Amino acid sequence: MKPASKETSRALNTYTKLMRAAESVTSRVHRVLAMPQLTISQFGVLEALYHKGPLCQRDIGSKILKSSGNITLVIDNLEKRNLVIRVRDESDRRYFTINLTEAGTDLIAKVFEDVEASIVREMASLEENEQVLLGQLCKKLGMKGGVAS
Amino acid sequence: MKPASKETSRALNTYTKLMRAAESVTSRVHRVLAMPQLTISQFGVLEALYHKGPLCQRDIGSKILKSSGNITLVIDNLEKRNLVIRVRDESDRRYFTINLTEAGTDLIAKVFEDVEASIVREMASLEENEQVLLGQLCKKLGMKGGVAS
DNA sequence: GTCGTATAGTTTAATGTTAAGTTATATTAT
DNA sequence: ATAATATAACTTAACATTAAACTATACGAC
Repeated sequence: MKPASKETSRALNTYTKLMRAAESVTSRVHRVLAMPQLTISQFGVLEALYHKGPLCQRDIGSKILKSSGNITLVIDNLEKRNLVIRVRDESDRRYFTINLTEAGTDLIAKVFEDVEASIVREMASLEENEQVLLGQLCKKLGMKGGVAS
Repeated sequence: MKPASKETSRALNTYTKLMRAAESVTSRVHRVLAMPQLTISQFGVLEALYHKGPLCQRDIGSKILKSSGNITLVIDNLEKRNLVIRVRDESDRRYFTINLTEAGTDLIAKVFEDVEASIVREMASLEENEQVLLGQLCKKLGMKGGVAS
């Protein structure tokens, strides 16, 4: 194990803190999903439909970053619970448009509110200006091909 | 969908950016693991042993935040590949001490170096002082029970 | 010492996930 | 029009993960 340079230590250190923060915050936020018995993917699908309106499976998949096979299963399970419904697109029959049912809309409205409250609670550890700053730094970091060496 | 307050919007916004950054960075860092055919958990175990020395499965589990059943499987798979070896603790026979083999040590040394380089590359999107700042904010955010309301 | 409790690790069943291959439909080139 | 290609969704097989039940070992009270 060779000694790490100062730059390397700093990068590792920051990386670790970033990962721990993300994990610690999400794990607490996701507890809200236990009650309505939603998986994270199921919540992601419902949330996407709630905020963007009806979508086809491909678009949902690219939104929540899951494989198409997985989306099929997630939608199956949501459909079994009557939270969404598949509607064949008649102008291009390869597509389904996935719609929230009334029950699905009610559920996600409530759950999203809880998740939102949980996020606000988590973020309250930071002052207003700190939140803004954190957002800026994360955005800069997340940009692909930032300052690749 | 009721209109979100300014505080709520800010919190959600920051949360989203944090999650995106974490995901975007890890997904690129983890690509390094494809070549040596290591899962993230396997890497986590090897890395823990590499930096902390031999550990029992319980300690490994609490380090990489996985269930005990999962640790058993991960260690099984690493043992099959001769990267680690279980040694029964004779003073308390309930425990195994998990040791890196020579092959395991060689592999994780190399892989960790690559991961490290990848992290440094990712973090290079931020200036030195920005990295430090990000680390501080993440630390503050990650602390349990920060300023719960 | 023996019995009850606690702990480390294993096993099993259920579920989520992906990658690869399949089917149905649409589009494009000829 | 027909053939080749592309695309949306589905299926399947492999594997990771967890929770819960289980086994083996240790410890503590009596």
